[in-house]
Amino acid sequence: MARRSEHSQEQIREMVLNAAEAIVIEKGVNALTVRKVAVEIGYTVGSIYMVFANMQDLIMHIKLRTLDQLTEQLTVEASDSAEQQIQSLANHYLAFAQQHFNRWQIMFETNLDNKIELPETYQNKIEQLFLPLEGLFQQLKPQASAEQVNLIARALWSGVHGICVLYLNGSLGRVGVENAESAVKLLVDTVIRGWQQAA
Amino acid sequence: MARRSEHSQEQIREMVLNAAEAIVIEKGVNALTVRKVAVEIGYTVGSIYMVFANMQDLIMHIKLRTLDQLTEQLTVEASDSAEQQIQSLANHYLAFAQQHFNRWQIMFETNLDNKIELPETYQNKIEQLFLPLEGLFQQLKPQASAEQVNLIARALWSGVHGICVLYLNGSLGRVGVENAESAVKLLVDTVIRGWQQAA
DNA sequence: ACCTGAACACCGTTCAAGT
DNA sequence: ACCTGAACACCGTTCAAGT
Repeated sequence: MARRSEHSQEQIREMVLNAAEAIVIEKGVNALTVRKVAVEIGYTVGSIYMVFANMQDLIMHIKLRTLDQLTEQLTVEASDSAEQQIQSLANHYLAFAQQHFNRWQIMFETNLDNKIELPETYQNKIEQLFLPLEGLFQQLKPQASAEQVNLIARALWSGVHGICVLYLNGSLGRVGVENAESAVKLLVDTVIRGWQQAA
Repeated sequence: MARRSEHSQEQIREMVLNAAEAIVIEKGVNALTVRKVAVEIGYTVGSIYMVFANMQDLIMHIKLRTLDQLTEQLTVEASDSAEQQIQSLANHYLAFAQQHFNRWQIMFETNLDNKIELPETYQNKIEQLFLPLEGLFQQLKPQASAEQVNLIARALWSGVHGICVLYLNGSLGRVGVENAESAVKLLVDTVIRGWQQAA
């Protein structure tokens, strides 16, 4: 049998992506197989290769979706002080990492065998995550150079990311989320204080 | 055929571990398979299950070895100032992560399906990595409580870890190691300054 | 007691063949 | 043109059977 044409290629692509994303959310990326996706959407394995080049390609598109969702979540109240806005960004990031743990995790896994290379848009999107943060650091210290601002934003953001990694995956013992929150708050506070005080 | 007895169980265990470690170092954990290890050591797949419970168990022992090696590498000059010693610890950590990327990476991957649960010793070893750092932060601010010191040490260390993660795996674009070094230096400097200045 | 090697239940990916 | 399903080359894990 063949030629079902019940769905357009575009529809199948969407069904595959949704099914794959659901599996990752529920069971983690290691539970994701083409065969499970195929069963889920009611097509055979071969058909998945009509709409995605391979598994890596499919996973990359899950990452892109997650990145977009993360970007949406990182909102701030413009009426807050710069300090508060930075705290808020960090908290939102931690909350996202915690709530969407399985999806968040794969975003920053190394692209081991880069059969599929990350599209330019991917790194651009990550770069753009820093723009608001850079603006806030500039605000806290108007005389700082663009280079300094660029670096401190990345250093702090990486730091917050690191706390999420180590606390959420259990490397620092079976600690509650409140510990991660405390660590994030302390890091942000300390960095802001050190930044404002620097020559 | 069977009963070769050319090697003791202990020897076979060591051979398996060495071969597995070599594969991880060269090609990454995804290239590690029992079959490759078996060929490498000149035994059949079944024999590997005589000395390790399963793949997860084997990987966990690679992690334990790596963690020991990392601990050894994190030395400081006692004659240096506390600030310099913290910088030095951070730099050593970054250097280790860079030089032993494949092994370093798996240490902090989430234990997805914890068939094998991490032995107590593993988390203890990680905890002990913080002891020198805690001492240094206490030194910088003698009046700080043990709780504050505990938290700032973990916050900074997680931060340095996060920089290693994001810079080394390419999430922040194809940047050189010197960018990671700059970020680490800036983060450490800023945190120390903020820490000393805090109420 | 030690070790084999075949078997089992899975993978991702390809592609000739059907409609 | 769209989709199938069998085939290929792999996996981790188990365990009866050989010595």
